[in-house]
Amino acid sequence: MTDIRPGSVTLKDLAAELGLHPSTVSRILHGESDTARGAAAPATAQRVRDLAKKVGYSPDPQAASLRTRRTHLLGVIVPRLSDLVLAVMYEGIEEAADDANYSTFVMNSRDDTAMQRRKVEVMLSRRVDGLIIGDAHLDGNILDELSVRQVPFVLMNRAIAGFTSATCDDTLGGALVAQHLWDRGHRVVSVIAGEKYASTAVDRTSGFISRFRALGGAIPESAIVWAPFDTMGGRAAADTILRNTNRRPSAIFAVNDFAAIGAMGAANSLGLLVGRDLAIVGFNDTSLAAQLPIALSSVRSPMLDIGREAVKLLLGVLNADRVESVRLAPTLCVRASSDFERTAT
Amino acid sequence: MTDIRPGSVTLKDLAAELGLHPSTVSRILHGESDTARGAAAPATAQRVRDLAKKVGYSPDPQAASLRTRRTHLLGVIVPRLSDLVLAVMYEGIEEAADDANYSTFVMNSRDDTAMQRRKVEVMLSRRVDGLIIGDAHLDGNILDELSVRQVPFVLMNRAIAGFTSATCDDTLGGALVAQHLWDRGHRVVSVIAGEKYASTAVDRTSGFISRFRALGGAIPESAIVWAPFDTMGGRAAADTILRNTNRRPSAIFAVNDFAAIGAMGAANSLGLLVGRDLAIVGFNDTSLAAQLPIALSSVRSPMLDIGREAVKLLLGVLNADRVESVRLAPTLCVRASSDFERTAT
DNA sequence: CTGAAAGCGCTTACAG
DNA sequence: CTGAAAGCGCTTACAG
Repeated sequence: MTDIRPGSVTLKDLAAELGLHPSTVSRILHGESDTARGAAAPATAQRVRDLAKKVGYSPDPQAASLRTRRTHLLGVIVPRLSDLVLAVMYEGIEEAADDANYSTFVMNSRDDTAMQRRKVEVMLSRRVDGLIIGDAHLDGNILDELSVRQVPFVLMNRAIAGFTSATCDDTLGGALVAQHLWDRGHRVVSVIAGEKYASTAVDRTSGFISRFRALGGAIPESAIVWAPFDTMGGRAAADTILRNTNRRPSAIFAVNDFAAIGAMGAANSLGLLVGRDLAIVGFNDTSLAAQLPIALSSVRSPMLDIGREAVKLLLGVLNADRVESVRLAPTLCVRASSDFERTAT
Repeated sequence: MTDIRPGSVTLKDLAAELGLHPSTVSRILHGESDTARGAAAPATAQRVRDLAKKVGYSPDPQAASLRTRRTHLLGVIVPRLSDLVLAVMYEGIEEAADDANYSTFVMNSRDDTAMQRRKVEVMLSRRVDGLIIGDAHLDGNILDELSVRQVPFVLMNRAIAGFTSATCDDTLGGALVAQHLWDRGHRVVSVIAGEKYASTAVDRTSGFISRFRALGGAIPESAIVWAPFDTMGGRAAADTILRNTNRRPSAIFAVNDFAAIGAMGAANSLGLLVGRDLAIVGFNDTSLAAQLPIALSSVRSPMLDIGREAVKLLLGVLNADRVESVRLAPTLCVRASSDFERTAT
């Protein structure tokens, strides 16, 4: 740490001190590949760098960007940072952006269309170089507009056909759960499917259903309940599912850990012991899952890596590289909430 | 939403289009209090504003800040955004900052001293106008340095004597819990106290102890266990507490909901039924508390407001106002985990 | 009420 | 290898 406030010394100051022209100093300090590009005499370069270090010179990014037309600023839009999943992805973003010398703004859209548009405009008015969109809706017309406006962006967390994204392989995740429950003897299962506008919800659900059916199981439409991605949503959905006396499932797959926790609460209230009377599996393996009174089985998705990959992709786009979507593979963590054999009734 | 990319039209473009000088256009578009300051003829002003709107003019903030020496950027440093408490506070910050036309950077320091310094430097090199520090340590020498360097900042969440902060009245929060447990008949209690370097942990704990003693209770030093603010920390601490056969408490106060959840897990593993054999109370009333299988009693702190207040304070500091720390009052939410009378053994 | 000039701190062709 | 000039898009005294 230097003991002065960044900005107190400018390129001009350095140049004056050294008897050089500011442009020379700029060239040296800017020099990407040191000796390369014959930017300056090694001796001069050394003097400049030494002084810069000594006085704690820190270039003014606004001034630089005014010339370069690049702000090295990235905008990140998420449904809500208070969703642990997005918070962790953002940690990955922060890390990767920091490494690449980019800074990030992050804003919550609450999955509200008007808010999404507003936040995008705020980001653009700040002149971010590009956007990471973590709240894409499947009917995402806003994305088409962004494309038309030539705004560089990539998707994270949720995928939409036709756009570059960094996501978990949600279809596979759902399939892993179906296989697990099937193997443990469950034949009557239900799904707390999440929000219909999110690819995560849709893909996890369809991955689950496909595999379960492929194994010979049956899942009626009525066994799929769409609900908000939170504890209350999960609780309400589970309540609906468990109160239906015509079809009492022995297992529930919730596409999100928080919904799963809500479902555990509902089961509990109805006198069902999760892990014996009812199996519950969540998704994302958030830090809470393993620590719950009844440990929750969950599909572990590489959230940090998804954030990091999103940054890589966006930097690729900014660099005019050809980039391709990445889908990271999840793994299933079986815990007490589903670690038992379903015995025939 | 306009259909062009911000930055495509400049002040000069507007001026040319209207046959005015850029400085005139600037004065009009900048005019804080419209008619005030006699900035321009009403008719001209109208023409300018109409055109600006029509073409979707958006001023370049980097250019403006280069002149004004104000970036309208705020830096926020938190231990980790994946801590729900900080994530919610940040939502409050985002809201208030947005309303005041400021944008915010947020970075995670993981409560690591070296990281805190690094993040501060990154923020300053970006030329933020001020800092909101959500991860202050009680031995906070870094804050003194910032003061010396004349960096405008305020604290949030954690308070340190001598610095302006927006926090919950943690002492009161702890006292509320002590009163509640005492009223329900608990005489042997323990505290999962959190991290010693955080004022939140220290104040909640001391508030609890003071009140409990004032009521006539006794709490030995050994009944206070310092532990990380997360589920695993709480679990380990509760395990230590509950395995001590010399002193088996009938109630545990965890200064943080996540630690409380961990404690519930530990109790559960030891065959204790929380809400009957053992009372547990957490802190912050995060969204999970009410939804747990056994609903968790918790002290509700106004997290959103704390974030908003922090922004207000910082803007005050930037405005050279005299500002005073705010401590917002918490309330206790009693739920199943502690809603029972302790019967004498 | 409006214009013209200067300058914020950089970067980048262009000379030499 | 280094210098001099121009300019990024704004704002702000200063004139008139």
